[in-house]
Amino acid sequence: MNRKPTLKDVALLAEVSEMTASRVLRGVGDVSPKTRERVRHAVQELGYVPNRIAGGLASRSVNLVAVIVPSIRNYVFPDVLTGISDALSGSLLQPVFGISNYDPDQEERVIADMLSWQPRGLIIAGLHHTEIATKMLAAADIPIVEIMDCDGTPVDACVGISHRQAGQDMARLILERGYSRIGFAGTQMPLDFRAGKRLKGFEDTLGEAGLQLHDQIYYDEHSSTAKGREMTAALLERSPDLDCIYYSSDLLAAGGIMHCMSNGLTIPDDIALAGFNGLEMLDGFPIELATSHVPRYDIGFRAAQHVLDASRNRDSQASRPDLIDQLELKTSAGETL
Amino acid sequence: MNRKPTLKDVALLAEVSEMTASRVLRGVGDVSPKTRERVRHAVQELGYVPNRIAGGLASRSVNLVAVIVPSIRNYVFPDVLTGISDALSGSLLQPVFGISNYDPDQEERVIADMLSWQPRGLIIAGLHHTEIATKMLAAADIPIVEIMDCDGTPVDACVGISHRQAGQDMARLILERGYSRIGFAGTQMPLDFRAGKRLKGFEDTLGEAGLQLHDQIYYDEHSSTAKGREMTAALLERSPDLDCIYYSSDLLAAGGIMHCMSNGLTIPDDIALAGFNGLEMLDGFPIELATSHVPRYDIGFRAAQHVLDASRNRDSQASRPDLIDQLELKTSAGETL
DNA sequence: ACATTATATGTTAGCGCTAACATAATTCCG
DNA sequence: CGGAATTATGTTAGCGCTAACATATAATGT
Repeated sequence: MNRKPTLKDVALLAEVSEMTASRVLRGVGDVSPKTRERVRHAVQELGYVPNRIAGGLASRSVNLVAVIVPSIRNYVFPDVLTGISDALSGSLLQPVFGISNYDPDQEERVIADMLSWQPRGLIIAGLHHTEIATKMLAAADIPIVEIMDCDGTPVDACVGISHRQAGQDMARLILERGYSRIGFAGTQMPLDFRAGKRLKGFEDTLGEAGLQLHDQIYYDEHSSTAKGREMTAALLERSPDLDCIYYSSDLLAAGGIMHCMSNGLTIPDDIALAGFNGLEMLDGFPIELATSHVPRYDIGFRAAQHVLDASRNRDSQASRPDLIDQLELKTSAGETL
Repeated sequence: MNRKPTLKDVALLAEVSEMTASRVLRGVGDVSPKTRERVRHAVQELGYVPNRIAGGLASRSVNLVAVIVPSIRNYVFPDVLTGISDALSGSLLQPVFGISNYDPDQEERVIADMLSWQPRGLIIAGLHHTEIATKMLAAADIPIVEIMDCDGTPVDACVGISHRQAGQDMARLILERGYSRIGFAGTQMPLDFRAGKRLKGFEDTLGEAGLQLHDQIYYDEHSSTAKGREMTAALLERSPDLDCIYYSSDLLAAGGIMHCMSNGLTIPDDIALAGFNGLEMLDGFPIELATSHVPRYDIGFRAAQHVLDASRNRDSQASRPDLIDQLELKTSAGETL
């Protein structure tokens, strides 16, 4: 026999019914120790690996939680995914990750794909999806948690922070310190709704103080220190009178620090800098960056917990209240403002 | 009706057989445009989402590639996963990620778990697994690609670099520059086989030159610049006469740079530093770190391509040769040696 | 016009497993 | 010691879909 062994083969070898073998493998029901041992032995003997596809179909449930993020190649989502993974470990649920590449259409496809696996819950970054995607999510009849962003109305539940407020807070901090010729540097701007919201909040608060952005620079690439350094150089060349730069991410801001260090600019006297995210990598830096600390791991952790809870309460008919779990955001001036 | 619509519901509404509806959804076989339209409409109407569990069972194939890595919370695996994801996008295969947390037993569980989804291929970091895990992989009858590490014998195929050689190369470089009181700083040492191999290679080459490590320091945590800074301070306090430090990762080395910058130490005159990985984040740094550049993205990309090829050639009976794809490793002295 | 091929649809029989409901073998306890 | 409760095992009938094999209808050529 060459094909993969099935439960039937195990049952045959152990001289029990398929059902009994199934029970042993799942650890449910009463099976005598002797029988259990025989089945275990047969499993070993055959190198049997259960087929969850079949199991899932028969039991009409798979213990999956779909997780969809725009990218894993930056520092924010790995932390979130780790939080999710940690929250789920120990439970029976298992995360499955999908990547949308900041592309709404790809996101839509990934959602459809994920849903076709009949997951027990779905966690997705952001509140903005295509119309069809939103419909699919709403119709899915499983807990849906939209994460990272709380400025808007979630399909179901939401765990994140207010990016608008992050922008406002940082603007306020900057204004308090007396800066007035303020620039902005960001990447992936048209794609990243959350960065857009921060900028909006930032500009609004500047506006309330009768100010506006003195200059700004954008790039359609992913953030990096090298890019931040370049952008800082370009921005300062164009507008040498800037006294403060707000970056869309700490990674860019780190590049800004590098530029200043290499060009004899004193921070914050010559130029003040502020970022966003609370990047662990910067902990070792000689100068502490002004930034908004996002509890990335916690966001993931709590989102996953919410799925666990909701999935548990499903039977108890309790129509769980739509939850908006807005986490606290600490904005610190560090030494760069 | 409250339950999720099935293909049967679609077929009923479109007044065709389930088979025809199935054909439309999968885009196979000949279906008249009129019928196709009717089915599409019914799908929309019902908000039908196919059930891949059922489909997978019936067709005995799911288009999944299992990917198992020890962690995603560091900079190496996100790059690898992105490479895999990119290589697979466009094909029909889809990656599914699992995390082993550098724990062999958890890895074993994750492998079993992944295999139970009947994936078309499996990509896993490292060559060292539990005995049972190795057996499962060998028995799985799908392409298995072990990545990152080429120093050893793969179950099936292997794409990576020689960590031993990375250590040797760096040692050679350091010796060429005339350093002789050399220290080592590493984290997660007992868990990270690859870092261990680098250290071994490093020490071997030192040994050939009649030298040995002057001092060394370890921590059981994950790498960070802050930790690197701390370790550097501790190491130099203990052994102030060191003239060079080799770190198990660039992140630690970056912390070393920070320590030196903050303490008025000139690199490389007072102390030379070398890391490992080619961390993009360091591109913006004022000083270029000596390091071994690992083609992380490429490793992922080629591993995934190998799965694609193997999966394609499966039908053609061609017993694909066990491939060891050792990628080139560039070791550069930068400005810190 | 009639066989010949291409197109379009349907029917049957599972995929490998588990829920739900039997039934058989024990244990329990007054 | 006999029937109720408990434990241990088996049987039946799908889960929702698709491969493989019909069959029916339309297009094609001579």
